[in-house]
Amino acid sequence: MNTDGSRRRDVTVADVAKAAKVSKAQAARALGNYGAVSDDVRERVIAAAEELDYRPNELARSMNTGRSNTIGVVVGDIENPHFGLATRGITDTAKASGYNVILINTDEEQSAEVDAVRVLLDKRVDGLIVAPASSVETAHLKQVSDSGRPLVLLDRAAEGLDVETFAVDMSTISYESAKYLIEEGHRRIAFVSTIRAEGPYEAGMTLDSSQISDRLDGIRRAFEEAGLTHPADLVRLNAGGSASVKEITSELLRGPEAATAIIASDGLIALGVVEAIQEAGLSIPKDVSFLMYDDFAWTRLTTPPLTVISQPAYDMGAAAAAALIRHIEGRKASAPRPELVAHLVKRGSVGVARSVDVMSQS
Amino acid sequence: MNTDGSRRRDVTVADVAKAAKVSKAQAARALGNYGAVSDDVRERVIAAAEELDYRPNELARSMNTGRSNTIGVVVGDIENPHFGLATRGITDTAKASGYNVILINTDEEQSAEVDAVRVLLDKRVDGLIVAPASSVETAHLKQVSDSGRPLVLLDRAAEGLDVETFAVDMSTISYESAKYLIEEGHRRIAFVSTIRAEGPYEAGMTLDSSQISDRLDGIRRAFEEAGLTHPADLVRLNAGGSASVKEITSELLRGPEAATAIIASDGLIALGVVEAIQEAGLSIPKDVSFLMYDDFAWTRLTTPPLTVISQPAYDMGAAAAAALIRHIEGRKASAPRPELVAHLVKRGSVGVARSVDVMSQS
DNA sequence: CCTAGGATTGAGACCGGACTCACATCGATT
DNA sequence: AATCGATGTGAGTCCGGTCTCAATCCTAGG
Repeated sequence: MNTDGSRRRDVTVADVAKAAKVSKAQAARALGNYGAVSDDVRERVIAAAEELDYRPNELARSMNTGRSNTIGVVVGDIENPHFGLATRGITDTAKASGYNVILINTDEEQSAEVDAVRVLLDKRVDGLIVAPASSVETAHLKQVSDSGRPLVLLDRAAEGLDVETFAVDMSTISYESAKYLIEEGHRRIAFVSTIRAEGPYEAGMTLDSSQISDRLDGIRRAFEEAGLTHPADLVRLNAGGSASVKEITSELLRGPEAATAIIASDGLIALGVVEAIQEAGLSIPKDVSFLMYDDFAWTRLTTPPLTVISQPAYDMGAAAAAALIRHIEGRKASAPRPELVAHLVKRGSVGVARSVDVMSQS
Repeated sequence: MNTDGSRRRDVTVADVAKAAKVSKAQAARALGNYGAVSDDVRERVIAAAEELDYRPNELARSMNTGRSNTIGVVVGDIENPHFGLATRGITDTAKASGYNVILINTDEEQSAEVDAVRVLLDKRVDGLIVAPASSVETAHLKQVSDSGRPLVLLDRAAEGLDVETFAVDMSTISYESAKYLIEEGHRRIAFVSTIRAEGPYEAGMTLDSSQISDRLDGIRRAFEEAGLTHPADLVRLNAGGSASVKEITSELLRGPEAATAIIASDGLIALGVVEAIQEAGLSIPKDVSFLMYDDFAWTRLTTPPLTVISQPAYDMGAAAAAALIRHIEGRKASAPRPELVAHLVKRGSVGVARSVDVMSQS
């Protein structure tokens, strides 16, 4: 395939310099566009570089500039469209500013996240965007900010860390949507999440995820405001795979104390919950109301279309990247921080609670 | 935040060596686990490294080993779950072999892809996985393989390039699904794709994407086998955004020569098509049959659940990464190449064509 | 007790750029 | 015509590792 030998050495500035009959320093200057170079030399160097098909070695360059023009991104699961979108926001913004992205997936595992951060630091990325798997175990993140390299948090907050965080205000939107459900007569409102926790949920329990805590907090506030208490037995964590979600759902739907509304904490959970509801022969929203986080396009295609909480995932990613790059380049914030607000998009999956319905008919 | 000054220099082998009172060479050997080092020295160096919290600079390491343990991935759109899954397959496999992934999104734009490849090469990645935007313009890819760096293609083939390609056999699955539709009485089968082409489709036209060509080829074969001809006017390319997809769909559904079945070339298109069908007040599959590429979880939640062509996107990514790493490490193929086959998953969106239905009732 | 040969060790070259520094060169100023 | 500041230029150092090479240290065999 190669014209010469099996693996030709890359062309370096030295080669170009020799071809252009100038010193290495001059060639480097002409190529790197810095320092003073006469037109004559510049032309000869550029020509020689073209001729030899010279390409600078970014590794070498990074090594003595100390900048790699690369940012590291650590997310829990790119497969999840929520992060897919956010990642897209990050890469688009990064590219526009001339940065590349190294992406590492952690599967939401703490140890994988620790490793990921270490690897990226070792690779001397200019900065990091992390969607922390845990809001509590943040030692590895503290190390990052201690090392002096910029860090920005995405989607979730982390305790005791003085870094910019780009996430929507979950407590507020959760409060609003719970209030909406309560107004529709729901009292038995279930909440299903993948988040891992030891044992079943109890009110006031400390959770790994600030996001989920905030959501539960919002629900609790809505209930309290209505002079009610949110039943803790309807909060179901540790919903692993699709099978587990379905089992949990059918459990929630059984018995005299069955849930009348279910909130799915993300798109993946939603799929399992809706399927389980369908399999149980129940209809949405007549028998059960349904509400989910993230407004994916397909939620408009189901019958009925689903009522969702839309989150500005793309904007979140874009804002995080912009802020990180700002930090890297040592600039002050110019534009005000974009508001990252979630919206309740009412479509057809939330209806009047059954019991209330019955009462009003009596 | 730092204890000393604002931005402390990183700890280097030299620092560790000094602390352990040995030469730089010995420290490097102990740290790098190569060469001969006495137990005494090793212990002292390890202790000093721990004490100073030494982390090797991967950039420097890469520079003189020539290996970066990083692979570059170039895809059209991570936001698309098809690539999201494939990317997941790549990163999982890469991680298992100790490689990192640099991801670049091209928005399916040729020029962006050329840039992306160049950037990755400049960063001295050990190898590249590319989902080429065009199967025709492949000069930049040829450069990669000429440079001696391993390259593997994902999802789509490219002309005149002697590189491993991991993609499903589109022609076969397309043939099978078209045959299925024909057997159900469909003659007016439409095909909607985002792929850009100049002007409307004509039979035998050269397309940028081998994937789409193969699919159309499969459809053509199925029609020919049945002694029929696939109407070229039902092949609609250049379906840009959601609005454009809807417009095209409603156009296909109008008039006496309306399509009785529509094949959506990917998940994004599918959303627009189904929405347009619903908005037109038509029902699936009574009025129109619908078939789409990619078996996303939500396709089971619509009413009716959608008949789809499932593709092993994750496996495709995983296989591509495995092959690339094999090339990088200069090993021969051990396991046979995994078969990447697509399957027709019959659910509820394909029914008997209307005209035939009428006939059989008469 | 002496020595051959393997185990250790340190000095320094090197990877491929960026950048410092000392030394021209040259037109402009007075 | 002598001086001065603004370019141009090349030699060489540095970044932080890896790796070669020659020197030194040991220990077992003679």
